[in-house]
Amino acid sequence: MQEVRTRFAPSPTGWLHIGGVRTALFEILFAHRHGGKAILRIDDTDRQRLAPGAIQALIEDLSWVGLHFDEGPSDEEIALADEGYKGGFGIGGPLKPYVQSQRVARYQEVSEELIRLGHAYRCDCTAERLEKERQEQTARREAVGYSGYCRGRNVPASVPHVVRFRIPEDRAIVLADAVKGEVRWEQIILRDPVLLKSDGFPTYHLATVADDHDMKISHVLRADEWLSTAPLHLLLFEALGWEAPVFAHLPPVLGTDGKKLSKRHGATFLRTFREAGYLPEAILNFMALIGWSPGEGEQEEIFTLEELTRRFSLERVNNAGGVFSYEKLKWMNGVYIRKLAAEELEARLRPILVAAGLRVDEEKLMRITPHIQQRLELLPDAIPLVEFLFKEAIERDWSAMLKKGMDAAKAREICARGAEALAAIEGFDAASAEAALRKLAEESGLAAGPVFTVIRIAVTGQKVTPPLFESIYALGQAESAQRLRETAELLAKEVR
RNA sequence: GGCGCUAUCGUCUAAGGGUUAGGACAAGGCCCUCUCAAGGCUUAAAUACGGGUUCGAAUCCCGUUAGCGCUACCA
Repeated sequence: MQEVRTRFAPSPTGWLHIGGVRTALFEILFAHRHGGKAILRIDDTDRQRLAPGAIQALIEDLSWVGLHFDEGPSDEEIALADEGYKGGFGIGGPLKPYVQSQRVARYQEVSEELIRLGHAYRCDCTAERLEKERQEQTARREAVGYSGYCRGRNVPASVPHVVRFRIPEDRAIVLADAVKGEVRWEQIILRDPVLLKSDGFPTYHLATVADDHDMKISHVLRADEWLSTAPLHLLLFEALGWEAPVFAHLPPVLGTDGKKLSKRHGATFLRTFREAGYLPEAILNFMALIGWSPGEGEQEEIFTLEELTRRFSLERVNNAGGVFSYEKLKWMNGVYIRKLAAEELEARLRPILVAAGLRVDEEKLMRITPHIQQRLELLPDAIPLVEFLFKEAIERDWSAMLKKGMDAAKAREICARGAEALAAIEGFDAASAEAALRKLAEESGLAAGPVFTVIRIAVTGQKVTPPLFESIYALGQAESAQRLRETAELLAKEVR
């Protein structure tokens, strides 16, 4: 059997979209499931929309999220396509180049071949003429599209022109789609589409067909929106006498309103999720479950990349589009945060806390990390939970401390005695702090809850914190006692 | 308008002719508990509509409706 080869062909027009991540994921899962190769190809044929730095950003994002391709543009190729590229993201491969702007000569050659075979022709219709045609068609309420005016005109190569594909008339065409099943077009509606633009660059249709053939792509997995142009691609393969790959059109990723996920639904760039504190593992796992499921009664939904690879199959890809749920992604991110080893979580947290302006003490952070782990959905959720550890002066939430029968005098007493109790401990740790403070609560004659609330706010300033005794241990014996003493003094003024 | 795709709880989905239509997120309740979480238990929640085929349909067929995509010298 022929080697399985898939390709992901994004346009470097901006940051990688989360929907693109799903497509890239499926390309890799499918290829690797069958021991094949996943290829990254840069589709930069639209010279208008190129964004500087986008190729590097694309590969950087892909690799951050854990998607690594087997073949793709080398450093030299990227540098050629993108000024200002500094290197370090090249992939390389034998069927180079993997950047379409570097394959233009090949597309022109294929285009010439198509003209020679009578499947394509040059067209020098002006934009105005085309516009006029369209208006007239609209007025007559006809289907809009190119009339075929230049079909028999033999436009010479010397004048500015495009090359159009000659759509055969009265042809039915059938696509055996690996996801959708058999899709039939009784007649082809497309009207002699442009293959080669007047700037000499190919349109998607020509470039993708030529490349998929040249790069020996066996399976084309792509978004649903390409389904309507699939007949064109099939016809192109046929006209060239090439064997067409297997097509699999993937269901769309939707926003809550059922339309294709876009900016107005919230974050859509992978970069944005990264900056918001999502874990790459969670993103991949979550995206795999939009439009695909393990099925067969499987009720587990947390899978590593390896597990996904082992289970993936096109038969289990859904037909219907799926809504992207930020809620469920967040939950899943929490699941992945909880799976991390404490040291690993600490390492991922540190830069975020530093960026938030905290003077992080590694030892304190390490002590508290296991206790905030089940309290995080996103990495930055840690900031409000741990900042009391790294601030010189804390603001205390007095209103939360002094309520429901707790007055300043009682609170002052608790803090003063709490400070003494903590300071007196030998072999200070969370357990000994707890023992001392529980004893204090008992002796005070008050319920433990309110007493601990006073101490919590005295030590951390906040009413919501990691577990009290672990927080006190993380802060340290001297500092905790000091904060209690300080609170007692502040409350003393209040009492007077 | 034309062509095409799609249709199970609010959302992601399972069930490939026979199940009390299952699980997960979100929501509600209970338990645990020093706050907040996490965790455990639990409740509510769906086969778009109408026709067939069949002993039997969420599942196969047809129609309707609705949504989406494409209809560019964008991909």
